Order: sequence, then structure tokens, then C-alpha cells
Amino acid sequence: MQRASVREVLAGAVPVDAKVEVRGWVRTRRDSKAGISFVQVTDGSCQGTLQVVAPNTLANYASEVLHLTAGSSLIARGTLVKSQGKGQAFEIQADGIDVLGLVADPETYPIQPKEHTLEFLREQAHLRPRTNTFGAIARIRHAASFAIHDFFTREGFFWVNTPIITASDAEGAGQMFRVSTLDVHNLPKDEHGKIDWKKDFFGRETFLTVSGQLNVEAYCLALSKVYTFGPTFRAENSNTTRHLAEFWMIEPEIAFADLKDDADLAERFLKHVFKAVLAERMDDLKFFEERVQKGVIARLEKFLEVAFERMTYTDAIAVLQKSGKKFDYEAKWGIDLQTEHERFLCEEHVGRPVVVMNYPEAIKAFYMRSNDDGKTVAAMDILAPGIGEIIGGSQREERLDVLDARMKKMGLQPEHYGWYRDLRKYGTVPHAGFGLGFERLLVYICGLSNIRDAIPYPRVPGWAGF
RNA sequence: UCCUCGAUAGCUCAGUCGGUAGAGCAGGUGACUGUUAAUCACCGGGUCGUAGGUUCAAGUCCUACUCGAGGAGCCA
Repeated sequence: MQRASVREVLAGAVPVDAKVEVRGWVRTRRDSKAGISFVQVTDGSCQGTLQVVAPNTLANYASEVLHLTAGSSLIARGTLVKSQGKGQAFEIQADGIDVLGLVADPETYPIQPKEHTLEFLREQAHLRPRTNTFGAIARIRHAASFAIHDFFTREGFFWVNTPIITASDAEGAGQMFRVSTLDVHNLPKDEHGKIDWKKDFFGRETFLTVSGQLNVEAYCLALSKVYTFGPTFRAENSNTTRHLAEFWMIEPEIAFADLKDDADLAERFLKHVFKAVLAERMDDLKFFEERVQKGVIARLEKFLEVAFERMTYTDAIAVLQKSGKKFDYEAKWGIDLQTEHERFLCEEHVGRPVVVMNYPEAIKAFYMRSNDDGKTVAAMDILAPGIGEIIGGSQREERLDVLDARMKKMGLQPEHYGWYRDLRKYGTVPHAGFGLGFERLLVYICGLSNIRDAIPYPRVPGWAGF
């Protein structure tokens, strides 16, 4: 007997009249007094469910089949037939159903065949993958991951695994989680009464990474085209629909490249990933289209067709000032764009993704390359309608003297960045890169409204359950 | 961290002017049917987030706290 996934059966991979075995979980059961029950079975392999027709001649029909409720697990064996009913092409005429596990208390089983709020399902993080919505998110998450690796591989990039534990004391990208094996109830002190980090596991203070960028630059200046794709941690007390304390970030870094090359790469990258998801997971996208947010498919398709708008920060400020629109915060040169400004630019002003480039030096990180105007740096943010900033990147400062001057200006000590400065001392080249929050990408693809639904087990301030 | 809103059955919600708890779905039983979110009837199901307070009487009014959501800041 051939064993098949629900996806294979629905795709017609099993010939009609063939014997087939399917293993999965019950979505719903409908009984007909004609002497048969209809059991909708899912195994997570695709969005659809397979109808298993169970006749009352099965030995365990009354004892087990009639007690199947949502969530019960089973193995169904039978003949694949063309469905007599409407709504599905194929079904399995069962001649045997092994019930592996019934649901202990059907009334309190949280995943019922009805619509649940996403808030409720967040509290059921271990059971929510059994729902249509979270099954679809998980499959799309995989497809997008795979498409990202595929894109970079095709473009000649190498995936570099940068460290998760870092001793870098000033990455500057945000609040960091401390990594320590010291006994917090009995901390060792030095002669000044301060905590003696020399006694800690690594002999110094260590943290979880907030970015692999500095580390991956070293590999970029050896392998030319590299990227990171791994977990990233921010200890910021952010309570929003766009922030996680633990998320996955993609950071490509390209050598012999400037900001324009960087923006071009970002545009090709996003389009490739969206194209792949459209090609591979249309079943799940259709579900989001119908049940989560109308227009998600058209939004992705349109994204592929249009070129990104590009403008300088200076021009963006001018557009905002001339818009005549009343903002809560006035747009002013030298101050970073507010969320309302970003939304206006990409949603109202151009109606498609916008790359804003060349920001004032004072509001950007030390490693971003100074422009010739002496006021701005070669930084870019890519703003997408409906989500805002989705990518942040820059050309890196490759001139050692300029880098040192910039660090001092920002109150950083160049001697703390020895290995990073070495990269400029030994065969420096212009290079650039960007960072992309993977979950933000998924929010955009699926039309989700909260980033906590884009990762299996969200970690946010005050919550690390499951 | 700040602002706003919310917490009532397993889930989604209603609950009037303060007067002692309701519906749909889900579950159980039965009827009916190659069914499709099946339909119909009946049944079971509640410490109204927690702790105080006001009152003859609190789901309802007041205070504090906890948790959740949306927005802002920070950012990806």
C-alpha cells in the first residue's frame, strides 16, 4: 500500500482506484445516517484537507470513528476515488482507520473548528500550528527561508554563521541581553567593589548579538559576497506589532560596491523572494487573501512589476514639508523620519516601495560612509506600504582616517575596534550591506498585523512562554 | 517606557438606570441527511481577571494591581 501526504493526494499524485494510506489529524467529522462518516484530515503538508469516507462497516466505527473530534490523530487506509460529493476532487474510501489518539476533553480543546482570535492563539503557541492560519505561516516561512538561500546562492554569495554570543561592547544597535554564568545571588567583586567580570565564563562581559554585520564584514572583505541569516536579540522594551526580542535577521554584505549597488541588491532580493513564495505557496496565500487581508496577492504581484522609487533624505524632507499634510511631528532636516512620515512617503506620495538615501550623519551609526557634502552618510532605508521600514542598510566607511574621526566624534574609542579597523588597514575596499528582519518580511507577505504571529514562539517584554 | 481601550461559559461576544447570568459556536443525547462552517430538538457548562472600597444590593460605580490589544518612541 502506498503511503502519501495529503498534499500529494490532492495534487493527483496517487492514481484513482489505488490503495493508499494517509496519516494525520482530524479537522471535522460529519456523520450521515446513510451509514458513513466524513472525516476531514490534515497532515500539515498543504492548506487543504482530505476527505476520508468511513463506512459503518468498519470494525471500530461505533467505538472509535464516531468519537473522532477536531485534533484526533489517525491512520486511514483505503481506496482513492473520485469524490461523489461537491467540494473536492478526490477522497479516500476507507477500509481501515486506526485511531492513534483521541482528544482527551473535546469541549476544552482550544483549537475548535471556528474562527479564533490571534490573541487567543498566541496563548496556545503549542497548538496554534494546527490551525489553517499558523500552518500556512509556517509553510510560507519555510518557503521564504529557502528562497533567500536560493537567491544568494544563485548570485554567488556565501552564507556566514556569525556568533550569537558577542563581547563587542558597543555595537550600538540597541540594548543587549547579558550572557553570564555568574551566580546572580553572589556576584564576585573586584577591589573597587564593582562586579568582577574576569570571573565570568568568558573572562569578560558578554552579550547576545544584536547584529552580525561587523563580523560578516570581515568575511565580505575576503569572499566578496556574503550574508548572515540567523537569530538576533534586542533587549529593548518595545511593545509594538513590529518588534520582537528574538528575531531572525538577514544581512548581506558586498565588497567593491557602493550604496546604489546595495539598493539594487535589496530590490532584486525582495522581488526574488516574493516571486518564489507566489510560485510555491499560492494555496496558503489564497487563504490569507480570503481570511486575513484582502489584496495580499495583488500587492506581491505588483511589487514584482514596479521599480522602487528612490529619493534622498533631503528630498524626502522637502516632499513632506510641501505636502500640506498635518503631521503630529514636523518634518525637519536633521531629525529622523517619524513613522507617520515614512507611511506618507511610501503609501500616499508614491504608492510603492521607496528607498530613502543619504541621511544626516548625526542620526546614523559610526560605520556608515561619510558623503562628500560633509553632512550626510551613505545610508538607506527601504519603506514598504503597510509596514514601513523593512530594510536598513548603508555603504560602510572604508577610509581608516575618516572612520576614526567619526568614532571620536560620536564618543567611541577607536582602540576598542581593533579588528574592525584592521579591515581598513589591510587592503580596504568600498563595501556595503543591509539588514532585513525576517519576520517583518513575513508580516508583509502574509498581510499579518502583528509580528508575534510570524514566528513560532515569540519573545517579547514580559513574555517568554513555551 | 508613555497614551488609549479592554478582561463575563472551552471560544466569540451581549448584558439597559446598580436589583442576583444570556446568545452563537464547541461538547453530550436524539432526529434527519453523500455530508461540506451541514440542519433541527433537547441537555450539561459561570468564583463575571485579582484584591480592596461605596451600597440594603456590584458583571455594572470607585481605587490599586495583573494580563491583553492598538498607537507612540526605539528599531529590523
